[in-house]
Amino acid sequence: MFESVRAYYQKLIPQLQDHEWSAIESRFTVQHLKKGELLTRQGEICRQVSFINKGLLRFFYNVDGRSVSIGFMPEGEYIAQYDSFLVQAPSKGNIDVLEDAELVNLSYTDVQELYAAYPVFQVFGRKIAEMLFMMVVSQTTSLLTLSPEERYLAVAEEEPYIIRRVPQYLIASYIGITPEHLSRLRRKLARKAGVA
Amino acid sequence: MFESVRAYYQKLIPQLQDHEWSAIESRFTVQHLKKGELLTRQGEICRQVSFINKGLLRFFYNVDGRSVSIGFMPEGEYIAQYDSFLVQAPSKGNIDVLEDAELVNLSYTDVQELYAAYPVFQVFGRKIAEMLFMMVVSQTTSLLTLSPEERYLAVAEEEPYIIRRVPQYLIASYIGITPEHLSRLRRKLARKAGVA
DNA sequence: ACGGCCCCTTAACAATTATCAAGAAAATAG
DNA sequence: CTATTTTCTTGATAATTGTTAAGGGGCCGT
Repeated sequence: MFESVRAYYQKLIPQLQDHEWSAIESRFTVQHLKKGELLTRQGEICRQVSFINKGLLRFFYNVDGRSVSIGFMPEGEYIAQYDSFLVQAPSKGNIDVLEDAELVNLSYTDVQELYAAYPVFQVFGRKIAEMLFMMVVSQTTSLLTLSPEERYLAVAEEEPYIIRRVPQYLIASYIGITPEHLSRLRRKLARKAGVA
Repeated sequence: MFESVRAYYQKLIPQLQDHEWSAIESRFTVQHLKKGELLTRQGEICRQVSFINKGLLRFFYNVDGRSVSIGFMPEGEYIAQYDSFLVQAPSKGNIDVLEDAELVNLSYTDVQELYAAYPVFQVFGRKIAEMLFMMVVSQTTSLLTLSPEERYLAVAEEEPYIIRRVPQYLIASYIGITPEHLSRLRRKLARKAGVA
C-alpha cells in the first residue's frame, strides 16, 4: 500500500525498524485532490504534512490580484505549508493542485507523538528540515546571483520536470518575471540553439 | 564562560539537562576574528558551526567580480555555511566578518557524536534546521512577491540591526539592487516621511 | 589637523523588464 | 470534430533598474 512512502523513509533513515515503520504507517490517511483544488489556503493553519504519491502541486501567494508561484512539488516528495505547520500559525501562502493528486498525510499531533515516541523519527524530521533548507537556500541564491535567463536555464537543468509539466506563465512567476518576458527569453534561447 | 550560548540552547530545548550541557560545552572551542577576515571561503568544506558571542558576520557570493550578500548574522545567533556543513561538500559561498567577532565553535565530528549520544541534541539540530528554513523561506518569498522598495522596508521592520550596522552598499545587494538604486529609494522614502 | 580611504549621493544615459493589447496556437470539453 | 477556454506569442510603449562617472562627507591613522 505505501511502498513508495516507505522507500522515501528508508532513504532518509536507513536505520528504520519494521515496528517503527508500522507505528508511522498506522497513522497515515489518504487524500485525493483534483487539478485546481486547494490543499491549504492563506490564513489557515497547516495541520498535516503530505507525501505525494501521485500528482503535482504548487506553492503560491496571492499578491494584489495575481498569483506568484514559490515552488513546485511532484510525486515522491513531501509537501506542506511547513512554516505554518511548524509553529501552527496561520499560513501566508497557498498550495494548489496542478495535476490530480493522491496524498498520504500525517497530522500535526501524530507527528508530535512520533517525535516523542521514536528518536529515529526525530532524525527524519531533522533531515527533512535540512533538505528543505538546502532547497530554499539554492532558490534564494539563484534569485540574488543569476539573471532571469540564467535562472530559467538553471531550472531546466536542475528541475526539468517543471519545464515539462508546469505551464509557462506559472514558471515565469517562479523565476520572478512576467509570462511575456519568459516567452521572449525562450525565443532568444531557441534561436541560439537553432543556429548552433 | 558560555552563558549566552547556554541561554540559546535552553530556549530551543528547555528539557536540556546539566550533564548533557556539560557534554556539549566541553567540546566548544573559541575563535576570534577581526573585521574583514573570512570565516569560510568558496570551495572549502565547512567543518564547524559557530555561535556568535560578539560581532556581525555576512554570507556572500562572488559573482563575476562583485560580492552579493545573501544574509547577515549578529551576536546571539548560530552561523555556518550550513549547506556545505550538512553534506560536507565544498561551499559555493563565503562568510566574512563585518564587526570583530568572538565565535564558539562545534566541529562536524563533534556534532555527529552529539547526535549519536544525546537524543536531545537531535531535537536541537532539528529546530536549528527548521528555524533556518523559515528564515530563508521568508527571504525567498520577499524576493518573489515584493518590490525593492517594499523589501527594504521589510528589512527595516524585521531586521533593523541590518539597517543600523551594515553598510548600505551591502544591504543593496542583499535586497537585489545596486547601491545607487538603493540610495535613490531612500531619498524617495525620506521625502515621503518628511512631508508627512 | 591633514591626507587618504570608504561610503554615499547625484545625474545623465542605457539596458532590462513590465504593461497593455491583440491574435495564434494548443489543450479540453461536449 | 468543433467549439471554447486556456496558454503562448508578438509588438508598441512605458516604467523600472543598471551603468558610468563625478563629487562630497565622514572617519581613521599618523
